[in-house]
Amino acid sequence: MPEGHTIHRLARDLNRDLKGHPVQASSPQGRFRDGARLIDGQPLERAEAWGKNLFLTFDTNEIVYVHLGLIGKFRRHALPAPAARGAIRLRLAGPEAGWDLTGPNACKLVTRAEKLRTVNKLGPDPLRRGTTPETFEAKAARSSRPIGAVLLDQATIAGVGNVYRSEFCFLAGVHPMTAANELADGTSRILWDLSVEHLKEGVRLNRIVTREPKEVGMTRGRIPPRHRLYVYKRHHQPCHRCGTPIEQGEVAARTAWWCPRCQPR
DNA sequence: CGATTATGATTAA
DNA sequence: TAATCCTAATCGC
Repeated sequence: MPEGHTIHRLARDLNRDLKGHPVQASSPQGRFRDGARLIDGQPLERAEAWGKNLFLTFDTNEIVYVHLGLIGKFRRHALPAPAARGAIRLRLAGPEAGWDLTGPNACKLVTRAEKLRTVNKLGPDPLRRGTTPETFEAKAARSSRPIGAVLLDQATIAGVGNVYRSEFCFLAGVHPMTAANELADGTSRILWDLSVEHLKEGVRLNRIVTREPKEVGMTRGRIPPRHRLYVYKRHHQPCHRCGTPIEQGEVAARTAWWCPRCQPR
């Protein structure tokens, strides 16, 4: 589940449940035992998302860095907490709810300097206020790499992942293999605006939905899974706009999907 | 019960 | 480019 919208939504939900409260911390699985012991009982100052990176800062200045990677999950539960099942790296409990972290790419204590180093490596995060498209546009204009690769590069734009990149290329009418520096004028700005709009919507819904409800023939309720996306994982299926079979290929070591008619090379 | 898969990213070769 | 890490769900036999 984890693209930038997931992490920002998580930060918001963790703040609602835990911010300003002493947090009971443990590592049922044991792999974060020392870290959990150090923060156990400390009030959470705040949870913060930068792209796909999550930081939990405690009043004692301990900072827990979490990166969910491909398979990590942070699941909420009511209290009292259910018996720990599976490989729970970190379990947190506030006054009214608890959270279990499994399968993270990273879960470790970091210093303020290490946090800054991580954050400073990132490109602009369309979900953070105060960020602007200029550095993204400038990097795109200078890069001969495929735009599908540029969109996945966290140092260029933070928070976009494999689903959004294919969807944004479709919405912008751009083939993901197009060299970023050969995009038509204004296209990189369109891609940025798409990222702002859709990641925000992703936070709101806590899932990725790039199609309009009315386009699917709905005015209310949630769009069924099969109808949420234009091209992602739709190899050989008809394009939602023109009916042409969707194609797939490798871009930056990940699978990308596109409509050969709506997104000519 | 084993193989496969996943919205990620780093390290080694 | 390939190997590696992390976990759980799903699918085929």
